Amino acid sequence: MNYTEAKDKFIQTWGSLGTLWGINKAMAQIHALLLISPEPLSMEDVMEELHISRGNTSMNLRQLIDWGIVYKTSKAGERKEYFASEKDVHELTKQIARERSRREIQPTLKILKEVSSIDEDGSAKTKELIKQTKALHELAETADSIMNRLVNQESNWITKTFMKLIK
Amino acid sequence: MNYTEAKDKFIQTWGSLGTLWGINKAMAQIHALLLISPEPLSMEDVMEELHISRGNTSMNLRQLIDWGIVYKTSKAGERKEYFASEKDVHELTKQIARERSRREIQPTLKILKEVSSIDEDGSAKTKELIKQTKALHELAETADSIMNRLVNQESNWITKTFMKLIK
DNA sequence: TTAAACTTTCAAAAATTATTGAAAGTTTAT
DNA sequence: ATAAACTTTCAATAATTTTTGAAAGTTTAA
Repeated sequence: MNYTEAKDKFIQTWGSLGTLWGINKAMAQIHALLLISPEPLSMEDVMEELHISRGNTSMNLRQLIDWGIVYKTSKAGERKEYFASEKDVHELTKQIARERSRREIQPTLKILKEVSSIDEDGSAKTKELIKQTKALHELAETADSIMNRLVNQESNWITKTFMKLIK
Repeated sequence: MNYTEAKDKFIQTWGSLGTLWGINKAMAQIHALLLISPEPLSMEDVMEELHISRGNTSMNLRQLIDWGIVYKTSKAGERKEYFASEKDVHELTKQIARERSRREIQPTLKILKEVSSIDEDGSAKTKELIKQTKALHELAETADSIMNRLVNQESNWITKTFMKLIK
């Protein structure tokens, strides 16, 4: 496998993996491309490399920036903007954890709280609803704590800590 | 909020959350419904409760069974099959971790290995590709170890262990 | 063996999501 | 102030994914 094959395979794989996790293909592929690019890329560069339109590129770059994992940079004397990915995979993990917590876990916790707080009326179905949503609430809270922990630690904490647990 | 409102809200929320994580809405909703149902439900029950077609119900129940989080049961003297969810949220977590590891992490690891093993040719782009895919490989391996750990421990390990980390 | 009760399959339709591209918007240099 | 260089927006279109429903398949009882 040569460089080009490897690069394409990586971008392709990252794209499908993204899809599997609810991230659109273009967004995942742009991210993959920036992650392995030694230099920041312009919008033109991204469009050419991935064969996607200007509009698509613009929107997905924006989303990546919103997620806090891609940055805008500019080259001295150039008008265009250049884009670079966060390169440290631990930083990346932290940032994604932070965002998923904020966007998904927090709102879910709120709803699980509401649902599990309905009045107990003695019926089996109400009991079960309360019991299960409480259990999920507890689980989600634990997951959230872990994520917040990750977010507030230095990069290598993740690996170090888990390695201790694993061996 | 009464029982019916709470139930609908929970099913609705679980459905959207599923969508966000690449799980189709019907599948997530069927799972939610079974999770809070004190009794196993027939296909008819599920169809009526969620207003989805027979075909859709059948296919998604099958997928849930493939994921190992829903079981078929039968009632004595009855022809129909009944379906029940795994109720223990820790078991559920373990089973989902097991499947995601098998279906997603393992294949990704394999490709990251291949890609990161291309010949170093001294160019900056090859260097970066190798460096970043190696880093991702290491990260994915760590994630996989954690998941395997989860899978092989008793239900409460998750909470207990993480609680120690968190406080 | 037949038929009723039930489940699965799958091609077609519907719904959703992603993508395009051109017009509108913005920024910067002169 | 103008225009070139560049980016963003968004309505239209395309692609993908989900859902339907009826036919085919299966199982069980008699």
